[in-house]
Amino acid sequence: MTIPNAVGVAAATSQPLDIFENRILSVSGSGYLGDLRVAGRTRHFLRDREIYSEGDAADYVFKVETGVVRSYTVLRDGRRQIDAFHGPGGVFGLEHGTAYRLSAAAASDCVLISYRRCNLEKLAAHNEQVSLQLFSSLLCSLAHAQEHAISLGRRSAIEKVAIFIIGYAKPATGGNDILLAMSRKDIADYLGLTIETVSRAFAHLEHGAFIELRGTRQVSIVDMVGLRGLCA
Amino acid sequence: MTIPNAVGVAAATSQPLDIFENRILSVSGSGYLGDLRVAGRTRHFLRDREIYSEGDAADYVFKVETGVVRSYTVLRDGRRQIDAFHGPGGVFGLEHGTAYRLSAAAASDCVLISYRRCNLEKLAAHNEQVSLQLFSSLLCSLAHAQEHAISLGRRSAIEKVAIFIIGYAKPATGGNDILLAMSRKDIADYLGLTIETVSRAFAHLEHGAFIELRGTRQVSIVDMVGLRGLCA
DNA sequence: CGCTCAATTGATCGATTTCAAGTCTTGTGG
DNA sequence: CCACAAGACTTGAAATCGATCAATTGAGCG
Repeated sequence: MTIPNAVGVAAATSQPLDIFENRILSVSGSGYLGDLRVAGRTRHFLRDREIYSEGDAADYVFKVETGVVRSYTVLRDGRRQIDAFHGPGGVFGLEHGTAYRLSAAAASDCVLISYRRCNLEKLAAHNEQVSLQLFSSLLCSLAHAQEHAISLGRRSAIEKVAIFIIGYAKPATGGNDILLAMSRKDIADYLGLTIETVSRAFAHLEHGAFIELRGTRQVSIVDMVGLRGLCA
Repeated sequence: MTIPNAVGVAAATSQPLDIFENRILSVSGSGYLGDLRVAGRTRHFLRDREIYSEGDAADYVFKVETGVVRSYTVLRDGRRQIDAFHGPGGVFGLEHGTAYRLSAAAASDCVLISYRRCNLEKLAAHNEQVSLQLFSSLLCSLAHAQEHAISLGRRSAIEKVAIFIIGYAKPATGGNDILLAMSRKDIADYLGLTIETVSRAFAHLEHGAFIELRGTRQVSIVDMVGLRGLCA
């Protein structure tokens, strides 16, 4: 077994990762993916629909086809922390125990493929490719979670939002024009802030001529270099 | 391949994880570990000695024999975030790219075993046990990083310190008497706080009769139930 | 067109940081 | 073994950043 370099993800030296946690199983082609498609079942979820809940039996692993999913935890008193957003190609729901440790819900309308965990295990046993993909997926998720912890622990509100925008722009196709798939509340809970603070940070970045807000969910990056400069 | 349940780690439902990230490769016995021992080299590090630095070629994977190691990142302006402490049995340095994404240093004097990554890869290719151990190690690291992100994003200073103490007590042998291996600065940088705030939180927990401070690094838990009650 | 919910904006409040002493530990050399 | 110095930790006061409370604006939808 070879411990893989990131598959389909730039192995660049640290710095703002995709906000989308991983996008391992390439969307096109055949091979192991063909196998996976055989094993999987396509399912549709409307926005805010719960996919699974913390503590549920972790019998399925999911891959995002379209839309965005959030993985999150809710504390006893209602505080919520989103661990990751999963965009197209992202894999989530792979657990180390028999139960999900986090909850997952659709952040936007989305299409997912669900794989029975036991099928995936069988597949991985016979197919080196699949096991490498899972390994790679985990390494990416780990890198993301660690990078996220750095932001949560040591960055200011403005830095958090700036890095979020940069991370969002990276995978987006449309150059520096971004269409956010999630609400301010989701962004706030991802960055460990309140919606008001997120809103003010957006406004601040606009006043500083780093971005332009064309609509609530449409952001254009005007000064990418400056934006990067904001993040320590 | 079977996606393993945690090996040597309770698969209990969420809640305060060990602060020590993983402790996968059991210390005793033979089998795969025997193999690993053949491949590995024992090395000693004094407190604060750097083990590797962000960006270095990630040619080695390490296992802790004794002592505690910190994995951390330093931002441009000096802010530091510790991602994890690794105690005896903990594995660290496994990367998804060719370079380390984090730095690692000895938080206390410690003894490590270093494995050449390429040897480990060869070993894993031939030995299902080893590949499962690595998989399990990654899943534990991921669970830890996500749990850590929740604390960093959504818990108050007192909750952070309380959960730190609980997590520290769990693996410790001496029941409710804890001997901290790391400085206040290390704790602060792990929890995303300042040393002053950590100090005040300790004092607050002592005044509330949850803990007793016998020395700077000696803590006795007086009221574990109450301590847990503090953490949402 | 009006309703409802999301987002913005303003004012105040509070937790944590920052700044500043002061105390306690630890290690070292006499 | 003690005295001293350097560093670690604690404690207090002031400042700051983000949260909370409150009101307004804006967008999506029946």
